[in-house]
Amino acid sequence: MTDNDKLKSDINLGMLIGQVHRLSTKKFVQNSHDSGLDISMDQWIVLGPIWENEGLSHKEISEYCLKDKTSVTKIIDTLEKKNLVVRVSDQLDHRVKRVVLSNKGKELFLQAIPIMELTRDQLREGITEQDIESLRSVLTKIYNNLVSI
Amino acid sequence: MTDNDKLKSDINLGMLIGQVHRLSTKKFVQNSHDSGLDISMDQWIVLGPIWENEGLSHKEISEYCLKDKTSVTKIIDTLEKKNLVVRVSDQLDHRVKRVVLSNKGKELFLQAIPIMELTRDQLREGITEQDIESLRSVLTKIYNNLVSI
DNA sequence: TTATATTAGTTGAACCTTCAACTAATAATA
DNA sequence: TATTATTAGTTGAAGGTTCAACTAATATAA
Repeated sequence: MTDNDKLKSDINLGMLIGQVHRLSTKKFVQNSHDSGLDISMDQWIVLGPIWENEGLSHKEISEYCLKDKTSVTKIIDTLEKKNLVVRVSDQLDHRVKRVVLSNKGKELFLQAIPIMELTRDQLREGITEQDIESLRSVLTKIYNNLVSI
Repeated sequence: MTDNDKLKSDINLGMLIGQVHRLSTKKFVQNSHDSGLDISMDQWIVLGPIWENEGLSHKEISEYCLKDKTSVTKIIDTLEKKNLVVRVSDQLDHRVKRVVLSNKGKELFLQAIPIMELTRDQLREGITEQDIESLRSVLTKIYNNLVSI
């Protein structure tokens, strides 16, 4: 393999990760839309930990979701505009905002679960559990390289 | 593994792909910036095929980069604003715009190659070629699932 | 040839991401 | 206690993505 080929194949790998990321979020949104739900992939990702643990702070959500604090602020802005969550100031530490699901938010989350499962099945069609574990393992290695630098 | 655990691990895999994608583009931009270059990951990705094949149309760039035509339009807008490329109308088919690198664009591309290589090495530290091939293979399977539906 | 369909690219709106700069509040230290 | 540093979250700007609607040009078919 020449240097040029190596470069191209790295670029292709980068593009592949990007494209898989874009296409899977797109697929989730399409599936949601087809079921009459109005929710984006990132909104779903942020709702998840709040569902699991009512009253998480932005910072905690950030850590669970592997998202930047600015992104979390803006996604929660959107969720609040859609009346899916409410921000509540922490009584002890007034810097902290805790996020709570509304009934509408809970309802939407429950409705979105089968959409997530459908999307997963579409993504994984013909792919073994072993392949998925290998994918997870290599991505985790890359992730660790990237956060530790 | 309960259904709930399964759901969580799928979400985590999705988040992992997203995070690896975000962190690697971030790393590339940081490395560029540290070398005094002003180029984003997506601009680099679009410049690539133009470098390889001067005068590609938007549609062709779209296909090479696995990017949506709207994204290509906007990235080329940015590249043109930075005087890195020029749009030229096709003489035969007046719908088609062909994109050509300026001297400044060529220079930047050459300077960015070692940045790309550095970023690749940082990403891959401690990861075998076999792991990378396995990553590429599973991602390609998922990609095919997503485009074929 | 005329009407219709398709294709290439653009635009604007809404959303997400990053950065840098900012506010407000708490923690640490002199 | 007063000063300083750190932390949590927000804001605004610039870029990228998707969608839907659009223009302009080419291709197809009646």
